[in-house]
Amino acid sequence: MHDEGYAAATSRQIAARAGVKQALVYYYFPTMDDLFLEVLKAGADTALAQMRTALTADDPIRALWTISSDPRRTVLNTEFMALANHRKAIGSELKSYAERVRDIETAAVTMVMRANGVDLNAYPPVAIAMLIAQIARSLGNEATVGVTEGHEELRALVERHLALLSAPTPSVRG
Amino acid sequence: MHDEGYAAATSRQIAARAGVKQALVYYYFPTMDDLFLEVLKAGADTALAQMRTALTADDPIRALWTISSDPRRTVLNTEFMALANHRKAIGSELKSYAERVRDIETAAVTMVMRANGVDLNAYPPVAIAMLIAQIARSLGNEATVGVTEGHEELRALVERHLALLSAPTPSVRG
DNA sequence: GTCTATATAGGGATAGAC
DNA sequence: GTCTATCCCTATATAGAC
Repeated sequence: MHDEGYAAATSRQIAARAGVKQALVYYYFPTMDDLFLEVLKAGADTALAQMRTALTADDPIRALWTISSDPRRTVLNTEFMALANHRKAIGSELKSYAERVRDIETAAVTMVMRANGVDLNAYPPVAIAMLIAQIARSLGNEATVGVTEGHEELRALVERHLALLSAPTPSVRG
Repeated sequence: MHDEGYAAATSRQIAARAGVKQALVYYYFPTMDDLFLEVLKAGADTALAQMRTALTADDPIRALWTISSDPRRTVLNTEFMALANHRKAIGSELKSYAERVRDIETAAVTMVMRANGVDLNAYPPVAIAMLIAQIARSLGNEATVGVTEGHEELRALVERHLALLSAPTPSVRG
Protein backbone atom coordinates (compact mmCIF):
# COMPACT_ATOMS: atom_id res chain seq x y z
CA MET A 1 0.00 0.00 0.00
CA HIS A 2 2.80 2.36 0.90
CA ASP A 3 4.85 1.81 -2.23
CA GLU A 4 2.25 1.30 -4.92
CA GLY A 5 -1.13 2.28 -3.53
CA TYR A 6 -4.01 0.21 -2.21
CA ALA A 7 -5.05 -0.95 -5.66
CA ALA A 8 -1.72 -2.78 -5.96
CA ALA A 9 -2.11 -4.42 -2.56
CA THR A 10 -3.65 -7.60 -3.96
CA SER A 11 -3.74 -11.01 -2.35
CA ARG A 12 -1.13 -12.23 -4.83
CA GLN A 13 1.26 -9.32 -4.26
CA ILE A 14 0.93 -9.56 -0.51
CA ALA A 15 1.52 -13.31 -0.55
CA ALA A 16 4.56 -12.87 -2.78
CA ARG A 17 6.11 -10.31 -0.42
CA ALA A 18 5.40 -12.56 2.54
CA GLY A 19 7.01 -15.46 0.71
CA VAL A 20 3.88 -17.60 0.78
CA LYS A 21 1.22 -18.63 -1.71
CA GLN A 22 -1.87 -16.61 -2.48
CA ALA A 23 -4.40 -19.03 -1.03
CA LEU A 24 -2.82 -18.71 2.38
CA VAL A 25 -3.91 -15.09 2.55
CA TYR A 26 -7.51 -16.31 2.58
CA TYR A 27 -6.73 -18.74 5.36
CA TYR A 28 -5.89 -15.82 7.64
CA PHE A 29 -8.28 -13.25 6.20
CA PRO A 30 -11.70 -14.28 4.89
CA THR A 31 -11.80 -11.33 2.52
CA MET A 32 -9.45 -8.58 1.38
CA ASP A 33 -11.60 -6.10 3.28
CA ASP A 34 -10.81 -7.97 6.48
CA LEU A 35 -7.13 -7.77 5.65
CA PHE A 36 -7.25 -4.03 5.01
CA LEU A 37 -9.15 -3.55 8.26
CA GLU A 38 -6.53 -5.49 10.22
CA VAL A 39 -3.71 -3.48 8.67
CA LEU A 40 -5.52 -0.29 9.59
CA LYS A 41 -6.21 -1.45 13.15
CA ALA A 42 -2.65 -2.62 13.72
CA GLY A 43 -1.21 0.63 12.42
CA ALA A 44 -3.72 2.64 14.41
CA ASP A 45 -2.94 0.78 17.62
CA THR A 46 0.78 1.35 17.16
CA ALA A 47 0.22 5.03 16.48
CA LEU A 48 -2.10 5.42 19.47
CA ALA A 49 0.44 3.75 21.73
CA GLN A 50 3.16 6.10 20.49
CA MET A 51 0.90 9.04 21.13
CA ARG A 52 0.05 7.96 24.64
CA THR A 53 3.76 7.65 25.33
CA ALA A 54 4.26 11.13 23.89
CA LEU A 55 1.95 12.48 26.58
CA THR A 56 4.60 11.71 29.17
CA ALA A 57 7.43 13.33 27.21
CA ASP A 58 9.15 16.55 28.26
CA ASP A 59 7.55 18.37 25.37
CA PRO A 60 4.35 16.45 24.60
CA ILE A 61 3.09 18.72 21.86
CA ARG A 62 6.33 18.66 19.94
CA ALA A 63 6.34 14.88 20.30
CA LEU A 64 2.84 14.73 18.79
CA TRP A 65 3.95 17.09 16.03
CA THR A 66 6.85 14.78 15.23
CA ILE A 67 4.65 11.68 15.17
CA SER A 68 2.08 13.35 12.92
CA SER A 69 4.85 14.43 10.54
CA ASP A 70 6.10 10.90 9.83
CA PRO A 71 5.93 10.52 6.03
CA ARG A 72 5.22 6.79 6.27
CA ARG A 73 2.17 7.52 8.35
CA THR A 74 0.95 10.34 6.11
CA VAL A 75 1.25 8.22 2.96
CA LEU A 76 -0.70 5.34 4.48
CA ASN A 77 -3.23 7.75 5.89
CA THR A 78 -3.87 9.09 2.40
CA GLU A 79 -4.31 5.57 1.05
CA PHE A 80 -6.82 4.70 3.75
CA MET A 81 -8.66 7.97 3.23
CA ALA A 82 -9.01 7.08 -0.43
CA LEU A 83 -10.06 3.53 0.47
CA ALA A 84 -12.60 4.89 2.93
CA ASN A 85 -14.30 6.76 0.09
CA HIS A 86 -15.83 3.50 -1.09
CA ARG A 87 -15.46 0.93 1.68
CA LYS A 88 -17.77 1.58 4.58
CA ALA A 89 -15.96 -0.64 7.06
CA ILE A 90 -12.69 1.18 6.43
CA GLY A 91 -14.46 4.50 6.72
CA SER A 92 -15.99 3.86 10.11
CA GLU A 93 -12.78 2.38 11.50
CA LEU A 94 -10.78 5.34 10.22
CA LYS A 95 -13.30 7.67 11.78
CA SER A 96 -13.14 6.05 15.20
CA TYR A 97 -9.34 6.04 15.02
CA ALA A 98 -9.21 9.71 14.03
CA GLU A 99 -11.44 10.61 16.94
CA ARG A 100 -9.31 8.74 19.46
CA VAL A 101 -6.21 10.44 18.06
CA ARG A 102 -7.87 13.82 18.36
CA ASP A 103 -8.86 13.09 21.97
CA ILE A 104 -5.28 12.27 22.92
CA GLU A 105 -3.92 15.33 21.15
CA THR A 106 -6.55 17.51 22.76
CA ALA A 107 -5.67 16.18 26.20
CA ALA A 108 -2.01 17.01 25.65
CA VAL A 109 -2.75 20.46 24.29
CA THR A 110 -5.18 21.24 27.11
CA MET A 111 -2.63 20.21 29.71
CA VAL A 112 0.16 22.30 28.22
CA MET A 113 -1.99 25.33 27.47
CA ARG A 114 -3.34 25.34 31.00
CA ALA A 115 0.19 25.12 32.38
CA ASN A 116 1.10 28.10 30.20
CA GLY A 117 -1.88 30.12 31.26
CA VAL A 118 -3.31 30.39 27.77
CA ASP A 119 -6.95 31.45 27.43
CA LEU A 120 -8.71 28.16 26.63
CA ASN A 121 -11.81 29.96 25.39
CA ALA A 122 -9.96 32.12 22.91
CA TYR A 123 -7.94 29.11 21.72
CA PRO A 124 -9.95 25.90 22.17
CA PRO A 125 -7.46 23.07 22.70
CA VAL A 126 -9.31 20.79 20.30
CA ALA A 127 -8.85 23.39 17.54
CA ILE A 128 -5.16 23.82 18.33
CA ALA A 129 -4.73 20.05 18.44
CA MET A 130 -6.33 19.68 15.04
CA LEU A 131 -4.24 22.52 13.68
CA ILE A 132 -1.00 20.91 14.79
CA ALA A 133 -1.85 17.42 13.55
CA GLN A 134 -3.24 18.51 10.20
CA ILE A 135 -0.41 20.90 9.39
CA ALA A 136 2.06 18.14 10.11
CA ARG A 137 0.15 15.76 7.84
CA SER A 138 -0.13 18.34 5.08
CA LEU A 139 3.61 18.90 5.07
CA GLY A 140 4.14 15.15 4.84
CA ASN A 141 1.59 14.71 2.07
CA GLU A 142 3.00 17.50 -0.01
CA ALA A 143 6.58 16.39 0.47
CA THR A 144 5.54 12.97 -0.85
CA VAL A 145 4.54 14.46 -4.20
CA GLY A 146 7.62 16.70 -4.19
CA VAL A 147 6.01 20.00 -3.25
CA THR A 148 8.11 21.93 -0.74
CA GLU A 149 7.18 25.52 -1.55
CA GLY A 150 6.49 27.37 1.69
CA HIS A 151 7.40 24.38 3.85
CA GLU A 152 10.43 26.00 5.39
CA GLU A 153 8.49 29.15 6.24
CA LEU A 154 5.53 27.27 7.68
CA ARG A 155 7.79 24.98 9.67
CA ALA A 156 9.55 27.98 11.17
CA LEU A 157 6.22 29.56 12.02
CA VAL A 158 5.01 26.38 13.70
CA GLU A 159 8.30 25.98 15.56
CA ARG A 160 7.97 29.48 16.96
CA HIS A 161 4.50 28.74 18.26
CA LEU A 162 5.44 25.30 19.55
CA ALA A 163 8.24 26.96 21.50
CA LEU A 164 5.62 29.09 23.21
CA LEU A 165 3.94 25.91 24.36
CA SER A 166 7.06 24.01 25.38
CA ALA A 167 7.76 25.73 28.69
CA PRO A 168 5.43 27.45 31.13
CA THR A 169 5.62 31.11 30.14
CA PRO A 170 2.90 33.74 30.45
CA SER A 171 1.09 35.75 27.79
CA VAL A 172 0.98 33.32 24.91
CA ARG A 173 -0.96 34.60 21.95
CA GLY A 174 -1.37 31.40 19.93
CA MET B 1 -13.48 8.66 -8.78
CA HIS B 2 -15.45 10.90 -6.48
CA ASP B 3 -18.05 8.33 -5.49
CA GLU B 4 -16.11 5.09 -5.41
CA GLY B 5 -12.41 5.88 -5.56
CA TYR B 6 -9.92 5.77 -8.37
CA ALA B 7 -9.79 1.98 -8.40
CA ALA B 8 -13.46 1.92 -9.40
CA ALA B 9 -12.93 4.44 -12.17
CA THR B 10 -12.49 1.79 -14.85
CA SER B 11 -13.00 2.14 -18.57
CA ARG B 12 -16.23 0.14 -18.29
CA GLN B 13 -17.68 2.21 -15.46
CA ILE B 14 -16.76 5.45 -17.15
CA ALA B 15 -18.23 4.34 -20.46
CA ALA B 16 -21.42 3.20 -18.74
CA ARG B 17 -21.89 6.56 -16.99
CA ALA B 18 -21.23 8.37 -20.25
CA GLY B 19 -23.79 6.19 -21.99
CA VAL B 20 -21.33 4.78 -24.49
CA LYS B 21 -19.48 1.51 -24.95
CA GLN B 22 -16.18 0.69 -23.31
CA ALA B 23 -14.07 0.61 -26.45
CA LEU B 24 -14.92 4.22 -27.17
CA VAL B 25 -12.95 5.29 -24.11
CA TYR B 26 -9.81 4.06 -25.83
CA TYR B 27 -10.66 6.01 -28.95
CA TYR B 28 -10.38 9.24 -26.96
CA PHE B 29 -7.71 8.16 -24.46
CA PRO B 30 -4.89 5.80 -25.49
CA THR B 31 -4.51 4.52 -21.93
CA MET B 32 -6.27 4.95 -18.62
CA ASP B 33 -3.30 6.97 -17.41
CA ASP B 34 -3.96 9.50 -20.16
CA LEU B 35 -7.56 9.68 -19.08
CA PHE B 36 -6.66 10.27 -15.44
CA LEU B 37 -4.20 12.95 -16.47
CA GLU B 38 -6.83 14.75 -18.55
CA VAL B 39 -9.32 14.64 -15.67
CA LEU B 40 -6.68 16.08 -13.38
CA LYS B 41 -5.71 18.81 -15.83
CA ALA B 42 -9.31 19.79 -16.53
CA GLY B 43 -10.13 19.98 -12.83
CA ALA B 44 -6.94 21.86 -12.10
CA ASP B 45 -7.59 24.40 -14.84
CA THR B 46 -11.10 25.03 -13.55
CA ALA B 47 -9.84 25.43 -10.01
CA LEU B 48 -7.04 27.77 -11.07
CA ALA B 49 -9.49 29.91 -13.01
CA GLN B 50 -11.77 30.13 -9.97
CA MET B 51 -8.83 31.12 -7.85
CA ARG B 52 -7.68 33.83 -10.20
CA THR B 53 -11.22 35.21 -10.15
CA ALA B 54 -11.14 35.10 -6.35
CA LEU B 55 -8.19 37.47 -6.42
CA THR B 56 -10.48 40.23 -7.60
CA ALA B 57 -13.15 39.57 -4.97
CA ASP B 58 -13.92 41.93 -2.10
CA ASP B 59 -12.42 39.47 0.35
CA PRO B 60 -9.90 37.43 -1.67
CA ILE B 61 -8.64 35.32 1.20
CA ARG B 62 -12.06 34.26 2.32
CA ALA B 63 -12.87 33.43 -1.29
CA LEU B 64 -9.79 31.19 -1.46
CA TRP B 65 -10.76 29.63 1.86
CA THR B 66 -14.20 28.83 0.47
CA ILE B 67 -12.80 27.32 -2.72
CA SER B 68 -10.31 25.17 -0.80
CA SER B 69 -13.12 23.96 1.48
CA ASP B 70 -15.23 22.52 -1.32
CA PRO B 71 -15.79 18.85 -0.38
CA ARG B 72 -15.87 17.73 -4.01
CA ARG B 73 -12.45 19.18 -4.54
CA THR B 74 -10.98 17.73 -1.34
CA VAL B 75 -12.26 14.23 -2.12
CA LEU B 76 -10.82 14.28 -5.62
CA ASN B 77 -7.60 15.76 -4.30
CA THR B 78 -7.23 12.82 -1.92
CA GLU B 79 -7.86 10.36 -4.73
CA PHE B 80 -5.22 11.99 -6.92
CA MET B 81 -2.77 12.12 -4.02
CA ALA B 82 -3.23 8.39 -3.59
CA LEU B 83 -2.92 7.84 -7.34
CA ALA B 84 0.24 9.95 -7.39
CA ASN B 85 1.83 7.55 -4.92
CA HIS B 86 2.35 5.06 -7.72
CA ARG B 87 1.85 6.87 -11.02
CA LYS B 88 4.69 9.21 -11.85
CA ALA B 89 2.83 11.19 -14.50
CA ILE B 90 0.02 11.96 -12.06
CA GLY B 91 2.54 12.87 -9.40
CA SER B 92 4.40 15.43 -11.46
CA GLU B 93 1.20 16.99 -12.79
CA LEU B 94 -0.21 17.21 -9.28
CA LYS B 95 2.99 18.81 -8.10
CA SER B 96 3.01 21.49 -10.77
CA TYR B 97 -0.68 22.19 -10.12
CA ALA B 98 -0.12 22.46 -6.35
CA GLU B 99 2.69 24.91 -6.92
CA ARG B 100 0.64 27.15 -9.18
CA VAL B 101 -2.18 27.11 -6.62
CA ARG B 102 0.23 28.07 -3.88
CA ASP B 103 1.59 30.93 -5.98
CA ILE B 104 -1.89 32.37 -6.48
CA GLU B 105 -2.77 31.99 -2.82
CA THR B 106 0.50 33.56 -1.79
CA ALA B 107 -0.09 36.51 -4.09
CA ALA B 108 -3.52 37.09 -2.53
CA VAL B 109 -2.24 36.76 1.01
CA THR B 110 0.73 39.05 0.36
CA MET B 111 -1.54 41.70 -1.09
CA VAL B 112 -3.99 41.61 1.82
CA MET B 113 -1.35 41.38 4.53
CA ARG B 114 0.50 44.33 3.09
CA ALA B 115 -2.73 46.34 2.98
CA ASN B 116 -3.28 45.44 6.63
CA GLY B 117 0.24 46.39 7.65
CA VAL B 118 1.10 42.90 8.88
CA ASP B 119 4.77 42.11 9.41
CA LEU B 120 5.60 39.95 6.37
CA ASN B 121 8.78 38.67 7.96
CA ALA B 122 7.08 37.45 11.12
CA TYR B 123 4.28 35.88 9.08
CA PRO B 124 5.57 34.86 5.64
CA PRO B 125 2.62 35.03 3.21
CA VAL B 126 3.50 31.67 1.67
CA ALA B 127 3.20 30.05 5.10
CA ILE B 128 -0.12 31.75 5.81
CA ALA B 129 -1.36 30.79 2.36
CA MET B 130 -0.45 27.16 2.95
CA LEU B 131 -2.03 27.29 6.38
CA ILE B 132 -5.34 28.54 5.03
CA ALA B 133 -5.50 26.11 2.12
CA GLN B 134 -4.46 23.04 4.08
CA ILE B 135 -6.76 23.69 7.02
CA ALA B 136 -9.64 24.05 4.60
CA ARG B 137 -8.69 20.79 2.90
CA SER B 138 -8.29 18.98 6.20
CA LEU B 139 -11.76 20.00 7.32
CA GLY B 140 -13.15 18.74 4.03
CA ASN B 141 -11.24 15.46 4.19
CA GLU B 142 -12.30 14.72 7.72
CA ALA B 143 -15.92 15.64 7.08
CA THR B 144 -15.89 13.12 4.24
CA VAL B 145 -15.15 10.26 6.64
CA GLY B 146 -17.60 11.67 9.18
CA VAL B 147 -15.15 13.21 11.63
CA THR B 148 -16.34 16.59 12.86
CA GLU B 149 -14.77 16.76 16.32
CA GLY B 150 -13.16 20.17 16.78
CA HIS B 151 -14.35 21.44 13.40
CA GLU B 152 -16.65 24.07 14.84
CA GLU B 153 -13.94 25.38 17.14
CA LEU B 154 -11.30 25.44 14.43
CA ARG B 155 -13.67 27.07 11.97
CA ALA B 156 -14.44 29.80 14.50
CA LEU B 157 -10.74 30.32 15.14
CA VAL B 158 -10.04 30.60 11.43
CA GLU B 159 -12.99 32.94 10.93
CA ARG B 160 -11.66 35.24 13.63
CA HIS B 161 -8.29 35.42 11.94
CA LEU B 162 -9.76 35.76 8.47
CA ALA B 163 -11.77 38.70 9.75
CA LEU B 164 -8.51 40.34 10.73
CA LEU B 165 -7.43 40.03 7.12
CA SER B 166 -10.68 41.10 5.48
CA ALA B 167 -10.45 44.82 6.06
CA PRO B 168 -7.43 47.08 6.45
CA THR B 169 -6.97 47.35 10.21
CA PRO B 170 -3.71 47.79 12.09
CA SER B 171 -1.96 45.53 14.61
CA VAL B 172 -2.87 42.10 13.28
CA ARG B 173 -1.23 39.31 15.22
CA GLY B 174 -1.93 36.34 12.86
C1' DG C 1 -17.05 8.14 -34.30
C1' DT C 2 -19.21 4.17 -32.40
C1' DC C 3 -19.92 -0.39 -32.24
C1' DT C 4 -19.11 -5.92 -31.41
C1' DA C 5 -15.93 -9.18 -30.34
C1' DT C 6 -11.92 -10.81 -28.44
C1' DA C 7 -6.97 -11.30 -26.73
C1' DT C 8 -4.53 -11.29 -22.59
C1' DA C 9 -3.87 -10.48 -17.94
C1' DG C 10 -4.90 -10.32 -13.29
C1' DG C 11 -8.24 -9.93 -9.59
C1' DG C 12 -11.01 -12.41 -5.35
C1' DA C 13 -12.19 -16.48 -3.64
C1' DT C 14 -12.85 -21.73 -2.97
C1' DA C 15 -11.92 -26.97 -3.09
C1' DG C 16 -9.31 -30.29 -1.70
C1' DA C 17 -4.58 -32.69 -1.30
C1' DC C 18 -0.89 -33.01 1.98
C1' DG D 1 -1.04 -24.47 8.23
C1' DT D 2 0.38 -24.51 3.53
C1' DC D 3 0.07 -26.00 -0.84
C1' DT D 4 -1.83 -26.80 -6.04
C1' DA D 5 -5.36 -26.12 -9.00
C1' DT D 6 -9.21 -23.91 -10.53
C1' DC D 7 -13.70 -21.07 -11.06
C1' DC D 8 -15.47 -16.92 -12.33
C1' DC D 9 -15.22 -12.26 -12.93
C1' DT D 10 -13.42 -7.91 -14.48
C1' DA D 11 -9.54 -5.21 -15.98
C1' DT D 12 -6.85 -2.92 -20.02
C1' DA D 13 -6.36 -2.79 -24.60
C1' DT D 14 -6.84 -4.00 -29.65
C1' DA D 15 -8.99 -5.53 -34.22
C1' DG D 16 -12.04 -4.76 -37.35
C1' DA D 17 -17.12 -4.10 -38.92
C1' DC D 18 -20.29 -0.30 -39.78
